[in-house]
Amino acid sequence: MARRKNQEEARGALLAAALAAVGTSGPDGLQIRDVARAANVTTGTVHYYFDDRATLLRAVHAAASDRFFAARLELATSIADGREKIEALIESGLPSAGGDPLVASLYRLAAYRASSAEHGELLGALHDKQVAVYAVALEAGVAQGVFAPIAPTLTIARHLVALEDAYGLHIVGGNRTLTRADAIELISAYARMATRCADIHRRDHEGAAL
Amino acid sequence: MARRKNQEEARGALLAAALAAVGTSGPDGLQIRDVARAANVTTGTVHYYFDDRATLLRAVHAAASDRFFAARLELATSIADGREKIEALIESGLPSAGGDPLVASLYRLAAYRASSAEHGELLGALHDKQVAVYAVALEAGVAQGVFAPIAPTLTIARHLVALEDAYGLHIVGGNRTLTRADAIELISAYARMATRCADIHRRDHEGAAL
Amino acid sequence: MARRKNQEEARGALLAAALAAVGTSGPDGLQIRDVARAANVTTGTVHYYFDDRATLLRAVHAAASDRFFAARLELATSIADGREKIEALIESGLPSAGGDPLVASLYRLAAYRASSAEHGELLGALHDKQVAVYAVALEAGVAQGVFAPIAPTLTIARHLVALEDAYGLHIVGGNRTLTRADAIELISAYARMATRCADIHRRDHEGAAL
Amino acid sequence: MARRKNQEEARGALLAAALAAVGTSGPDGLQIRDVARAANVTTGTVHYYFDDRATLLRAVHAAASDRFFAARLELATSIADGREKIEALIESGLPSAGGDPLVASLYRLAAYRASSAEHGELLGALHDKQVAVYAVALEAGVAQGVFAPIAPTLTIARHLVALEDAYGLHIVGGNRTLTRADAIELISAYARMATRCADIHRRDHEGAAL
DNA sequence: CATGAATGAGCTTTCATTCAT
DNA sequence: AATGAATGAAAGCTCATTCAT
Repeated sequence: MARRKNQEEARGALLAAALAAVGTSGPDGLQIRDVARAANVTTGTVHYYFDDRATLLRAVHAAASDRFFAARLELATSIADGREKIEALIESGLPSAGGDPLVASLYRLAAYRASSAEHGELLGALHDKQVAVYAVALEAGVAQGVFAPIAPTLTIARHLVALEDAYGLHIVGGNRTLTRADAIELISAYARMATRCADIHRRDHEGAAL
Repeated sequence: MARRKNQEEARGALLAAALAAVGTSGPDGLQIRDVARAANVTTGTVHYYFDDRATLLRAVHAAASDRFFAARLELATSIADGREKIEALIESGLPSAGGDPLVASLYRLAAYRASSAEHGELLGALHDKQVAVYAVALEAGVAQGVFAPIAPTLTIARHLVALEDAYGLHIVGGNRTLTRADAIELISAYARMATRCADIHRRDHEGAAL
Repeated sequence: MARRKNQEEARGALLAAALAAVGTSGPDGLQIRDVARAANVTTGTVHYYFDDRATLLRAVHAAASDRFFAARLELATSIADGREKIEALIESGLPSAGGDPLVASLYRLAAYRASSAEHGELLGALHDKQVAVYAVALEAGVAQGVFAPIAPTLTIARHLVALEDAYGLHIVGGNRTLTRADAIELISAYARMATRCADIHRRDHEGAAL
Repeated sequence: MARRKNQEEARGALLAAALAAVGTSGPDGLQIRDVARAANVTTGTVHYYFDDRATLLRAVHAAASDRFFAARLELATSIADGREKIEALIESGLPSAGGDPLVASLYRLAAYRASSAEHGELLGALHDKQVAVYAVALEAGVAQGVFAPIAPTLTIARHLVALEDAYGLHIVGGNRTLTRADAIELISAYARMATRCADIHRRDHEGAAL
């Protein structure tokens, strides 16, 4: 039991190190050597837990997807108000400027679909789930009478995810002309327009101009 | 003179081969060997024209940005009608499923911002220009009385570019649940909503529901 | 006592697995990991019984030699008639096309003499014993008046062993132009010629021409 | 031209080094590193000429087969007398105790048939050619009236090759109880018996007892 | 008695890069 | 202006081996 736990811990540490590496250097920059060094083990140990680089990369991708989505889902379900759900989703979907290896690694992985069917599946599945969680939030707002969507909620949900993706990529990439705050305001502006709900992110952002 | 021209041609061929390679395999997948083979020269020749791999990659990025933007600008300026401008921009900004190395390479390069300041500059500059050309098209439509924007045109222009980026990434990545036609319709739907102009891409797509 | 027995059993299972592995992949292909897997234990266990790879390989060699020779000796002594002895020896010395890890492993090991003195000893000893058992069979035939050797029986015995070795190697190697039946006939043809005894392997192979 | 020659020379030097390595350590012991060191180049250079280890090994095998057979064929055709042909073949087919990397590598390779179809082909082809050249020599002796074979010449030829193989393996393996001279005498003894020609290797080995 | 997590040396292979020609 | 032979650093991966439990 103790041993089992140690083993799981070791695997987890490796995974965390690999995730950080992907966030920093991208999937192509993932090096067994770096992961090993970061986890204070040898490359042999990395191979003991993950057969090869591709396996490790898949594991990173799967873990990142799962954790990311679980966190957002929990967030969305813990909030009742539709507007607040949307606000929370927008904020949690954008990477913070520095760090946040989880989100950063996912954005890096996003460009990786073409390389392998498996990564494509993972990416597609995550995307669909993101759309779904946004759609649920929109429906909640509609039911609560605060949203009056000017297009099908599915379309709006897709757009929200797309904007989130696009602006997130800019942030992760270090685009200095677009801050996280800008991105939040841009996406919120779209949400307000699409739901005809004027106060999404307007209670505390009153004066934010674009 | 003739020699000079030959030299330029050779450089151009190398650049084209490199651009195709980046479109196919991504910036990290760019290999001198592949470029040389595709251009029917040896690796030595590639190094004769481009000092090292990084130089070549920068040249590819710059060339792709320039050509891409020049083509879109020409397109936009050659069309008078604001609605048609927008339509043309949306279509020309999305990669076609197969081929189109120019657009594909740019999407691949987009994930590359973090790696180097130079790539970041290039990306940022291109992005700003894209936003500008969309903004011009929107203003044209406003002036022509066909658009009644529900938000600042700059915000709408940013959103259009963001959506284009996000959906383009899906297409380049081979996401099989989102076709080019879907992307065009999604972005057009946003444009209609934001400009309150019902007939953007609606003359031939009459019944398309999303 | 029971424990002792279990231990011996475990060691034997390991040895059997290693022998099969050598037969399949050759001595250089012997991997601790494979042996462990085949015996349903871990690599640690293999090392518990055999200090290192070289030790295991020596044990395999010794066991294979011993078992092989013991079997042939028993066969030869259980038969009275000189001709039948020879026939039985020829048949039992050639590997069967598929399987028979014991003989296969010995042929694989044969190429291994140069690597180590110990393997050389083992090989030499086995060879001498093989020659001896053939010589005894020949002498028996002479005593029974059925063989009239045209050369010293030791020379003939050596040739028989050599032919057996050479053709066995072909069979183990999967030479598709030489079957086990061909090899038996070729060696028997030599035996008939050398002993001037026409009916070695001729009672059931009557018409076989070569 | 000069360059071409240099390149061929380099390739040849590498091949020679690889052949020696195979002769010494066997096919499984062939290491790119060793070959590079022996040829005073880096491992990169070895890979420049031979894509990978397997390619190099195939090249070694092919070269060894060709050279070996060419040498024997030339020898056999340069001699008119059937008896002398046979004698020359026997002597040239057996490795000399020390060195002779060509023959040694072939014996090492012989155990390698199972590993790959290509090696099997090579081995089979060489074997068939060896049998053929012996058969031709036997026929020559028959035509010259010096051989009176007691079995089909093809059978005898096969036996001669088999004996050569088997004894050669002993010599290469360093079996100290069987010298090259012993092997020559043993094979000659068989040849005398099979051809009823008493003076094969008997003019200078008069008293050799076994 | 046996495990299996962890090691690390050693190998092949890849690839941008150099330089004499 | 271009070549291509040769390099060598750096990477992934394999595997026998060790040792605390």
